[in-house]
Amino acid sequence: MKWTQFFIPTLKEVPQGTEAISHQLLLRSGLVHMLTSGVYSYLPLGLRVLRNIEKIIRGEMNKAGAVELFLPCLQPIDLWKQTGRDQVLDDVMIKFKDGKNRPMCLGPTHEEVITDLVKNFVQSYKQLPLNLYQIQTKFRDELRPRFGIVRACEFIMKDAYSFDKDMAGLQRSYELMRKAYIQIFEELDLDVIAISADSGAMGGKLSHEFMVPASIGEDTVVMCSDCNFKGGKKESLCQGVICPECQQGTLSETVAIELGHIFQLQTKYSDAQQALFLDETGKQKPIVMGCYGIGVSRVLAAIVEIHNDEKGIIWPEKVAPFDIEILPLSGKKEEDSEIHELSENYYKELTSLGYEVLIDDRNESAGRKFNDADLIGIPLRVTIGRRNLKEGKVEIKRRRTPDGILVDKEEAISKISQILKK
RNA sequence: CGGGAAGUAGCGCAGUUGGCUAGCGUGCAACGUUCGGGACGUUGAGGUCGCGGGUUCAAAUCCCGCCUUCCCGACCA
Repeated sequence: MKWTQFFIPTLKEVPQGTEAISHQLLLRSGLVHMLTSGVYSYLPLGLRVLRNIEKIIRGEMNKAGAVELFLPCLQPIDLWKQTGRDQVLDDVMIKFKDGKNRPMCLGPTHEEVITDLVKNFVQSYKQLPLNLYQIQTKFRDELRPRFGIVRACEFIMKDAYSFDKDMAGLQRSYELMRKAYIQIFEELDLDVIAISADSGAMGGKLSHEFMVPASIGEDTVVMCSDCNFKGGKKESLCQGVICPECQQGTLSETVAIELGHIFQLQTKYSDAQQALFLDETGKQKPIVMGCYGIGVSRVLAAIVEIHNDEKGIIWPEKVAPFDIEILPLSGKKEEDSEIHELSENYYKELTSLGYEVLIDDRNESAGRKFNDADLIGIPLRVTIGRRNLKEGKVEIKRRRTPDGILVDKEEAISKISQILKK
């Protein structure tokens, strides 16, 4: 991809009215743009990262036996009356009437919709267990949107719903999801803490929250000064207390961002909506449900919040919008045909090897290209400039290390594939 | 919804004891010179000073009302 054909509106200065690092960097690197409070556009670079995050999530969900579908966000309020959540979620629902004067809402979540769907087609224990998921936009009329896309009114969520014939089945489905979540966050390079929590408006019994410690956040977790222990803040686990794990260190509190939440709903929704099936003995029973959410767009913010330095974002390789950025440093095309040819050749070769490559082909000064490259944080940078090319060399530099290395121009490709294994 | 801060060119800001044609930086356009860490010169385009009302000979500036954004809290997944 050529920079001049793409759309990367970077900002030199910190936008007014922003405090969270991720909020600033997401805006400055041209990943997102605010339309109004809590409502954001995802620009091409940001969308690429979102797609990569989704790819990791889909991979693990599919592996765990979940099946993807896509539910409507336009929903009739009547459906919500079946569970009484038209009242419970009244404050967060974005409601309006359609052209036929029917009360509607933009879905803040999808338990009612999925339960309504499943009850139409599942009548027998033979059709269970079932796990359905989607990656979809959710709408919540937040009283106070915060930290850019960390808490937004319109955001992307992966939500999965499991359907089992009994509690033992739910335990198995729940455990599969819990393990899948741990795997997902590991792949996303996020050091999450899974803690059991209240299930709040979702209902049901057991739930786990997946939190990542960060410099901003709306939750608090505790960490041990000596060992690896981390946990949720409770009456018995708070600042200054001796670590229950190693009995050596003391606990300190830190804020954290909630990235995922899984719930054992049991029969709350199937009872209310009459989602019933016949068991082996011909007895009618409510389907036992669980639900499993990950804030996909919030994950994007969390990654930026954690992986950055004073110059910009440092993408983990798996989610980076591109693998490699090529920086031809040049002026007039006639004088620097070698630089341009070499850049083009590298681009073709690396692309054919399966890498996603961005060339900064703008006619800009070296300083500006370097600074933008640091800001958008592509993992590997290849700099092709007259200075080093005179010696037959090009520079290869990882974003996360301070210094680059000089390699012979003929060896660059093999060196790169050594560093970035595909 | 309670408390605090802010709104002047695309972006970042100055100007606010009322007073000249509203300024600076950056970005943008054109030309020339540059070309390894946000280059330089010349010229130029770009503004309902958040919105509405009031006071005044005169309002970005003073008064009243409202809107928007951010931060803390409450609330929530």
